[in-house]
Parts: sequence; structure tokens; C-alpha cells
Amino acid sequence: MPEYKAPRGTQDVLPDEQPWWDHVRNTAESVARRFGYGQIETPIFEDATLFTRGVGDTTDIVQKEMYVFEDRGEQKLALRPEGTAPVCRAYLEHGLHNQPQPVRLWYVMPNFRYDRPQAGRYREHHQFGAEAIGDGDASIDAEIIEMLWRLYEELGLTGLTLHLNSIGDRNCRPHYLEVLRAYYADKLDTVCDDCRGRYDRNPLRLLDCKDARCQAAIAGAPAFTDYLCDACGEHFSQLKAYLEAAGIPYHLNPRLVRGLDYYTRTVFEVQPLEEGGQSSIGGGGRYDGLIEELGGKPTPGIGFGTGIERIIINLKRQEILLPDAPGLAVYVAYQGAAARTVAYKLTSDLHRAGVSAVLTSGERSLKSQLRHADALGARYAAIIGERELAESAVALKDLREGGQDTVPLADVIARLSA
RNA sequence: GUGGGCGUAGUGUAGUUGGUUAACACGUCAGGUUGUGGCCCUGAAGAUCGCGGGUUCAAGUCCCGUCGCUCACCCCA
Repeated sequence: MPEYKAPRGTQDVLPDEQPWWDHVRNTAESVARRFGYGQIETPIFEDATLFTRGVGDTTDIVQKEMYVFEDRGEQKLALRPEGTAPVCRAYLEHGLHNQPQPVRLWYVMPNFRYDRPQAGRYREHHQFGAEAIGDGDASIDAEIIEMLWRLYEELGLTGLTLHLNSIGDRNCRPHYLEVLRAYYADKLDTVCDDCRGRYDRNPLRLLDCKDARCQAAIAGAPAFTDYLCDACGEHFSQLKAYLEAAGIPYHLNPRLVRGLDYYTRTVFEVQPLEEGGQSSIGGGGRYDGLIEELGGKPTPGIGFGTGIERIIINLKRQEILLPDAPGLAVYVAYQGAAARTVAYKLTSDLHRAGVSAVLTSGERSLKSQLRHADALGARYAAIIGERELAESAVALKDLREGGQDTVPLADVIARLSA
């Protein structure tokens, strides 16, 4: 057993796995650019209060999952548990409200949450996210949702369901919460312990409970969408019209509330068909109060986050094929000490010419070297033995077709880059 | 934080009712005569059987603890 292992809930991504990551990252970047989004990166740690204020200090993410630590200057810092609050912080810090609104941003960044790991859930996970800050129009909601949907589409994922809901704003939420509380008031003894706590602390989450005892109550609960104020109702119906225009199928889910406090109006979540390995691969919503909460002027915003690891799990599950990546082009073999330097120089020249190449090392039999070349999946072997050395040539062997011929050393590069 | 399953070489596994030097496959490295791969053959390296304690003449095999992995709940990506 090795003395050290990757920390619990983290994982190494070895070369064999990288093609999956590349494929997802590349597709994400391509979609984001097409929608006019610019890339942003923020630090891996932030002032801890950014999240307690932004995400909400009653949320699980902050309350029990955040990695908090003090640095040597006694600053309370936190490893980033989610991407939206940091992006909003950057928006404020750099005066991005002076740019044309909305400011459209995307990122691929690791997030950290101290959960108990399980299938599709890690303590370090990576999210592709996008945020559009500074415009509250429903078309932006549709744009964000469409971007997420197109990503999945282009990756070839099928069987996904887009759950959609509106949870109102400062105007209509208090009234709805009253209605909800009134509905639950006489049902508290039929409901689980957690829900009794939620009744006071965060009643919206009552709708989200999965405990069997609570399902009857949830089924009969009033839907927020029936209690939206005019502005929120109009916003929601516009959004639905845009999604229909774009041909994006959505499923209205009045029980969808999400676990972060900053959401207003639009919330959405994308769920794969097969259960197990986590029920959601991406989600997001509007956060019209967040920038203000962080000290800025009232500024609307909306965004999504989607988990790279979970996307890859689903790609594999659906047996989706990857575009094949180019392998090693040349393995440089030699025989005899006299050829060593020439072989090294050839390899070096290949690298500079943009040809992938690997040089054998030490003194080993030709057989051993070619075995090595084969194991590495090289397309060609460039062999420099005494004969080749004498005539300043290399024996170029095609490891796939099997042919071999002698080419002057000076022509090798041209031959291989052609 | 709660519960279930598991923990033997890099990987995947076998290890009989506890009993001599822990096995197999793949992988790695080397060799199979005179400079040449993929198949085949041979050999080598590689495991203090997660860790600690206990029972026993004797434990990979039984008991306890602990750590880790894993699945589910919670929550989320």
C-alpha cells in the first residue's frame, strides 16, 4: 500500500482519462464563445464571508460543506464551494458594470465541498459555468438555459430532462411563503423532523424534501407559479415562450427550489434519465439580489453550473465515442554509442518541427526498442544503426503498415511532417 | 452527520473446515545467436495480505478497534 493517497473525495485524472476532459472542455468553450461569452478565472480561495453572505449561511454548502481555514495573517478564507459568488465579486471589484450589459462570462473551475463522497460526488469537482450579469430580461434566462442545453446536445447526451420553475422575488415571495406556511401549519405532525425545522427557517425547502412521510404534504402544496406577482409571472411566461421558440423542451416542476439562497425567479435543473450517480448534472437560476447583497447596486444576474465529472459519467454510460486524438508519431531507436547523439539531435529536430517523438534511452536491443515503440503506439520508428550512421540516413519503419525504407537524415523531417 | 458492502503485487482476481517458501491473469522489464515491433515461448522484478491489538502451538483466513474505498440517505455539480 502506498504511503500517500489522493485526499478523500479527490481524484487524479491520468492521461488515459484526459480525452474525456478535453472533449467536454473543448465543447463547453466552443458553445460559450458562440454565445458571446468571455472566459473568467477567479482564485481557488476567497474571503470566507463572500460565501456566507452570498450563498447564504443557512445553506448546507456553507453550513457544513465549506472548507474554511485561516491563513498566517489570520484571514478567514474558504476554498471556493461554488462559482457564482466569486464571479459577482469580480464583477464588482473590476467595475464591470461599466462594460456593455449584460456582462457574459464563462469558466471551468474546481469547486470544493466537504461532503461524504459517493458515485458522482466528490470533494473536489469541476464545473463549467456561465453567468450573465446586468440584464434582467427573460431572453437572458432563455439564453443561459439554451447554452447549457446545447452543450449537452453537442456532447451527444440524451434522455435529459430540464426541470423549470419560478420562485418569485422580493415582492411575491413573502406572500407565497405565508400561503405555504398556512398550508403546512396543520400538517407539521405528519412531516419529518427536518421539515419541521424548515417550516421556520427556510419554508421553500419543504417542497424539496425526499422523505416518504412528507410526500403527501408536498403533493398537495400550493405551487409558487400560481402566486407570482405580475412582473414575475410575465417574466416566467416570456421565458417559456423563448424556450419554446428555441425548441427546448422543459418540464415545469413546482417542487424545484434549489439549495442556494440567492436564487430569484427562474430556477432550473437538468437531470439524466438513469438514477444513481446523482440526479442532477447541471442547474442554475436567476440571482437578482446577489450583487446588492455583496455590496453593489441592485443588479440582476443569472447563470448555470454543470459538473464535468457528472457529464463524463453520463457520456460513458451512454457509450458515446470520443473524437480520436493523435498519438505518438515517431519513436527514435538507435544502436551503438556512436549513434546516440545523432538520435538525440533527430528527436530534438522533430520536436521543433512539431512532430511528436520519443527517444529510446540507454543501451537496449533493437528488439526491445521496437517493442517499446509498439507499446507506446508510435506510428513510425526511426532507426539509426551503424549502417545508417555511416551514410547519414535513418531507417524509417512504418509500424502500422509494416514497410521500411532508408531516408537521408536531412529528409526525415520533411518526410514525417508531410 | 447516518446506514450497508468491501479492503491480498501497478490493475483484476484465487486463496479450501485457521497449518509449511501467498497463487493466477494482464501490465512492466529482460531474453528467445548474427540490427527490427505487434502473436508465441522463457525468465525477472513486484504484496511486511490497509493499519493496530486480541484469540491460538499456528491467522490473508476468527474477534475488536481504526483508517480507507465504495454505495445509499442528506445536499448538490
